[in-house]
Amino acid sequence: MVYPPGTVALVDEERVGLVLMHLGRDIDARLRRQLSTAGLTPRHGFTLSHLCDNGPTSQQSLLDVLDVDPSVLVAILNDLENAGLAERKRDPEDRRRHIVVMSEKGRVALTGMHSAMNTIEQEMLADLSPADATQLRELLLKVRPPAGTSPCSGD
Amino acid sequence: MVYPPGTVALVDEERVGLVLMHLGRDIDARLRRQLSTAGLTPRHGFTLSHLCDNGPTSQQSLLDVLDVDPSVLVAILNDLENAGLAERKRDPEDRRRHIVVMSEKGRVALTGMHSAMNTIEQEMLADLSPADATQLRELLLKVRPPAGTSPCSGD
DNA sequence: TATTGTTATACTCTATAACTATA
DNA sequence: TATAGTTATAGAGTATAACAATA
Repeated sequence: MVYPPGTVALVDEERVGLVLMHLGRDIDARLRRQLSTAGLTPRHGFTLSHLCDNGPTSQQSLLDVLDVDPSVLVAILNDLENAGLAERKRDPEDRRRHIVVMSEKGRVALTGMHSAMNTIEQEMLADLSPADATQLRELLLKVRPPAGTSPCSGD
Repeated sequence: MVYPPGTVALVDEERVGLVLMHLGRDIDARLRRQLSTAGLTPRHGFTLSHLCDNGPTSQQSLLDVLDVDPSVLVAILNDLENAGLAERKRDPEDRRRHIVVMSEKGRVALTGMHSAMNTIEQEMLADLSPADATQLRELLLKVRPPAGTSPCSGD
């Protein structure tokens, strides 16, 4: 790097922020590629993951967690329903609400996402010892997630 | 998380890959927000960064590094030229080539990106000790960057 | 004929706003 | 009147393919 006078002198590789950006983008692309054969995107996977973690959920609360536009969630759920991975049911207590339920087929699809991620992580962490990998995990969990951003905003 | 029989039992937060995806996406969004006041995107910043690291460069070699479509690079360079941050010059040795040169104004803009990233990293790493931050940096550099992906593909 | 760069165009993703139905 | 969800539409970002200039 050329260090001109008065310039912050930092190569990309020295910046934790940039490294995280690049790794994150790459993992996203790899997961997207792996899921594409099933016609899904990472965001479909996150939605299934949340349904698996929390059981049947209203669209409203999915919106909070996924932090996407309502119209985007509609498209996601349409895809999942068309693929038979989830289903919308009317909430009898308030007929405006939809309760979203993951199907057994959705469970299988979610398993597929996790095994795709297993593969990706194995490749990524190939040069780290098990102790390093553990420590990396712990350190990453200490990184402060930015205010107002949810973990599932991805597409 | 509900653990159905036969399902990979892993909460999102336990997956290094997912955590990296979410952090990366978030940092990208934050950097984009900070740069937007200057009419720039992270990708403009990476381009300037590469020009700063390597000096005047042909578009062809910028393509290799940034790993974007040629038409996208044209748009990026048009933006940078219109903003007076870089300039295209014909290569006298091969008049098909453009040599891209960063201007002094571009240098200042790049400094701005680095200081924006400083702010972002300080927030992100607020809960890590200096030793933790150093270790995180070292571990991240051991993570294997996926084949065929460059560090500057972002927009 | 191959290479460098550009333009024109279409495609995807996302956001905005108007709409329906229920409360 | 407010809320849950949907639709229609426009905008940004990206990729594809045809093109002009030079080798």
